[in-house]
Amino acid sequence: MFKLLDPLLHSQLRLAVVSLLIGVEEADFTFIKEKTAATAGNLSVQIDKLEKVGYISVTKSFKGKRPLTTCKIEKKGVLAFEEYVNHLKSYINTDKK
Amino acid sequence: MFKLLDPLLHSQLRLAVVSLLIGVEEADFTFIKEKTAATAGNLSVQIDKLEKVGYISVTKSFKGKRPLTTCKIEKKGVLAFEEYVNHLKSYINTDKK
DNA sequence: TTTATTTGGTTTATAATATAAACTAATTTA
DNA sequence: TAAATTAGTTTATATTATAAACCAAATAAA
Repeated sequence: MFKLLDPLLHSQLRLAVVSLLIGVEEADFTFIKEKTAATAGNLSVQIDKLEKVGYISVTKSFKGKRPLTTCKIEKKGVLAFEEYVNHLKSYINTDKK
Repeated sequence: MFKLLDPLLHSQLRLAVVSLLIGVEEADFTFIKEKTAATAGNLSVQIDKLEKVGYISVTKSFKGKRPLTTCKIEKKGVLAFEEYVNHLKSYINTDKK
C-alpha cells in the first residue's frame, strides 16, 4: 500500500539537488548552492552521498585558478528519482489501492 | 524555488498516517499499524507528534475490555498535507519556475 | 607588501529523527 | 495457573540533517 521511499532521496536537500540536476543535466557547486539556498557544508555532504550511491557523478577541475566542482545526474539517479515520485503518489492519492 | 517541506510531514510514517487518515476520516491504532506496516513503538511515537502539533486528534477509550486508540485527521492536518503536496511539486517538476 | 576578505569548498560537532527493542498491563487461551 | 496475545508506551540507539568551524588559495585593500 505505502511503498517504501528511498531514504537517499527522501531528504530535502538531496531531493532538490537531484531534481535540479535532472533539469539542467550539469551544474557546478556554487550554482546548486545558490539555487537550493543550502549552506556549503550541508551541500558538500549531500553531494558526497549522492555520488557514493551513483545517483550523480562529480568532477573536480579548475575554472581559471579556482576549484570547480561539477555535478551531473546519472541514469541511476534519474531512475531512482522517477521511482521516488511514483512511490510518493501512493502517499498522496487519498483513495488507497 | 524549492519550497520548505514541513518536517513534521516529511517523514515516511507520519506522511503515511496522515495520508491514510485523510482517506478514512477515522481509524484506530491497530488498523493504522496494519496498513502502514509500522512497528507499534514507532507508530506510537509518530502519532504523539502528529497530535502535539494538532494535525490529528487522538481519543482513548475501550472496545469491550481492551484499550482503543482512535485517530482522526484535523483541519490543520488536512491543510498541512495539502501544502506539503504543493511544495513537493516544486521538487518534482523538472522545469523549475 | 602584508593584511584583510572572498571564493570554493571540506571536516567536524551537534541536535533532531526514525526506529526497534524492551517493557507494561490487562486479557484471553491452554 | 501458566503461557500467549493484545494494545499499546517508554527507552535506547543508530542514522540524519545541518550548521559551525575550519582550510587553502586567490584577490582586494591599506
